[in-house]
Amino acid sequence: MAYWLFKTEPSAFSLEDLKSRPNQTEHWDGVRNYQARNFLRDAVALGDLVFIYHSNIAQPAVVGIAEVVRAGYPDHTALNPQGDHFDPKATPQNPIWYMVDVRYRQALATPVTLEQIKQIPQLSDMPLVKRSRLSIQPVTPQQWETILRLGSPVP
DNA sequence: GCCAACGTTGGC
DNA sequence: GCCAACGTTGGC
Repeated sequence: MAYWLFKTEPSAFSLEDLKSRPNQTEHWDGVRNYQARNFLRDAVALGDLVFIYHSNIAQPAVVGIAEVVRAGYPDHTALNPQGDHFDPKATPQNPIWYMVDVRYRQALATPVTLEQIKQIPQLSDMPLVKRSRLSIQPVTPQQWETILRLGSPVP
């Protein structure tokens, strides 16, 4: 089983939005970057766990955990000319873009902010810290453990 | 809202 | 295939 980090702007789609969906499940659509697409298409697998990260806000942070409940399949929103994620080059035969389905698992007791993450030496290799704009990122088991611990303080 | 970093596009 | 122009992301 692998670990991932998915970025989202909470003004568009937040962890709370995921939690309130039917079955607490939603398509992770709209990824329009090839490196991120490759992860979704080829690597993100059923049962993998995902940190949900809120970006573009005052305190960007890892806020919760979701589970992959369907592996990569064509992102049909690329075919909808009325939608925000339309790509005129995508066709049913060559969908170009892919998505997965994720289900809400839990919110972290304490969100782990980017500011915190940047201060932890063993997290310095994360794409997040290297200021990559990559919206789908692999997370190592060690990084997962470290962030989980920070987000689940012992009372 | 600014702007640096990054990714994509398209002319040559 | 290079690279300048342009568009987007996302921290601040």
